[in-house]
Amino acid sequence: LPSATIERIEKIAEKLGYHPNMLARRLASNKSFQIGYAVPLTFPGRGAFQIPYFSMILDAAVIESFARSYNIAIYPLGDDSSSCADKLTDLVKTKQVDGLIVSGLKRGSPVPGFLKKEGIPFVIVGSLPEISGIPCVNYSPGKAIKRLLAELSRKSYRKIHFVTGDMNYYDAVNQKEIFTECLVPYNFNVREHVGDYSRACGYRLAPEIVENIGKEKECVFFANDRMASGFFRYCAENRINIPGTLGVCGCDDEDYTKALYPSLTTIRQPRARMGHAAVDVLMKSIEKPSSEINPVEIEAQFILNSSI
Amino acid sequence: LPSATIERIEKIAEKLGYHPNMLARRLASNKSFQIGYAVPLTFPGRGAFQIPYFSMILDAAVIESFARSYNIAIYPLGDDSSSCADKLTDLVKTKQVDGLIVSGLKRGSPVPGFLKKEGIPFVIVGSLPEISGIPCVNYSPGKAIKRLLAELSRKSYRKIHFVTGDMNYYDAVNQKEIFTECLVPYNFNVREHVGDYSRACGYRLAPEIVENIGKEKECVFFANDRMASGFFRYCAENRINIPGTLGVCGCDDEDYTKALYPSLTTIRQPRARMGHAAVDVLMKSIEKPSSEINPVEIEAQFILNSSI
DNA sequence: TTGTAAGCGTTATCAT
DNA sequence: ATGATAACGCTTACAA
Repeated sequence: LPSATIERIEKIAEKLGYHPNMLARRLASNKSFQIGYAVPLTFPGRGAFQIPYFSMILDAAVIESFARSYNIAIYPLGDDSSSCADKLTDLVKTKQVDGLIVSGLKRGSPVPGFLKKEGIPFVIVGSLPEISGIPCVNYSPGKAIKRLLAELSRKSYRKIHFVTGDMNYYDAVNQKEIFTECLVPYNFNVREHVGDYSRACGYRLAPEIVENIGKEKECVFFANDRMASGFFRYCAENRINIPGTLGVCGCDDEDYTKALYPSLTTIRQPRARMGHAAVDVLMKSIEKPSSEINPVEIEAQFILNSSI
Repeated sequence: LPSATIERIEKIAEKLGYHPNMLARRLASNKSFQIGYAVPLTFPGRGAFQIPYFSMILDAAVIESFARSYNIAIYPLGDDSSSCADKLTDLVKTKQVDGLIVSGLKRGSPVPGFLKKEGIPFVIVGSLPEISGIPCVNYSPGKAIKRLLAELSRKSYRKIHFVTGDMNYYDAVNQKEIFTECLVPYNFNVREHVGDYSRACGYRLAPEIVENIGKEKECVFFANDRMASGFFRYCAENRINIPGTLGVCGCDDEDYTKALYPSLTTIRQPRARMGHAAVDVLMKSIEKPSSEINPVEIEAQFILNSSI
């Protein structure tokens, strides 16, 4: 249309106080122009967005979807089961959302398979389902872990305590596998501890690790910064010197670790980029529902600070 | 309707694979059944939900609105000006949302007055506009500050450094006023520092405070835990003993301070309750648009730990 | 370029 | 209790 006409129409619309009715527009075009962000409510006493992982991805996803004229609506999920898959499916079938970003799934969750079978546009963030052909966005810590190990070797560390994450989650398993692979060229003395991502866990494991320090130079590599922060707390209470007595490395690069001393060496999870990528992938499956989409992997970054 | 009929209908619906079309339902009933949560994007390099204040209120608001069959959609706002007020008004006029939760406003913002004038259902969280008759939800730290001062007095503190928040915000001003009132019965030696809520600020102010410690027993009261955590960092770096050398009290009760040593004495901001209350208030103005709504104030709680 | 009409899938109303 | 019909305000298609 000629821009003169457009302008004239806008003038009149303004004068008449006209506002388009989005509800009617949505019904007519059979699209909600909304994306659903499904988050788990499984952390007792702690809302999903108090976990920086979910809130940072949300932040990025909100910005990215606004740039594409979509809104983001939040859908809390009670548990990660087939009833949850039903609820998610309904959100699309009842036209409340055009597609879903699903995060916080446990390994072996029935959700991705179900959604795919039902032809729902969706993208999984932070979990790589066993089934193939599922659109998903993950991060790969491989390069960062290699750099960490090189640094530990250079600094003559000999023993590494590896505290895993909650093995119910893909990230924890993936991280462990990659860590194990990366160890091959070295001959570190490795001791594994099963963790659960909680601060209390880092605190609880601390005495055993600290009391058994031998002659070898030792380092603790935590699956996330949160556990590392619990360990820091124990060390502060007991006047244990980091990295003098032993080194510590975390994972995630959480903001709050900037309050800790010494500065925590860590692996930065590219959450903002994951959020942007999730919307990007989802948009593709909304626009071309049948197309196969390749999993997206975003490289993590090694952040060398003074705790090793 | 008789439950037998309902059941029969549900059976048939199931068999036919029927899913109600919410877009049509919304158009017909002229309601979106959505609440907009407006958050500022004014913190450079940091999404709104990386700030625990916004994310905790979101968590609670999501749960509360789900209980009332409403969804929450996120609307990021560039700045807190009249253009922002226009955008918010449009969200309701175009029927994208039935009402708005507006947070992160600065003092003297034109937004509340404008929304009221336009008859938009809304609720302000964390700011008390100068105009009266604005529905809003705030917290009041009065009782908690009284308990803090009583405790400081009991422990023979004589001097208090008060580091304010960013005075562009209502909370910071209100906190300062209440603090000043609460001081009256005591004769503490008070020194005020203008802060800005940032961790860097707590760190930056530390040397001056620490180097000038006199004979009197001193305490620093920070307007938020974030600044206090920067101060802790400085003290850890410089081996300054808390509370031996000086006491520290924060405000907010942020989760991450549990990683700090010693445990931070603080004032717990009732964010979850604020989020629930915000939805409650908003629902009332959606259902009865003309009704005057009283401002809601929720009492904060003094959390005594070992940093004083 | 402008105008007219059908259709989206509900809700609401009014008859039966 | 059930059925028929208008209305919601847009999009799309086709006609003038």
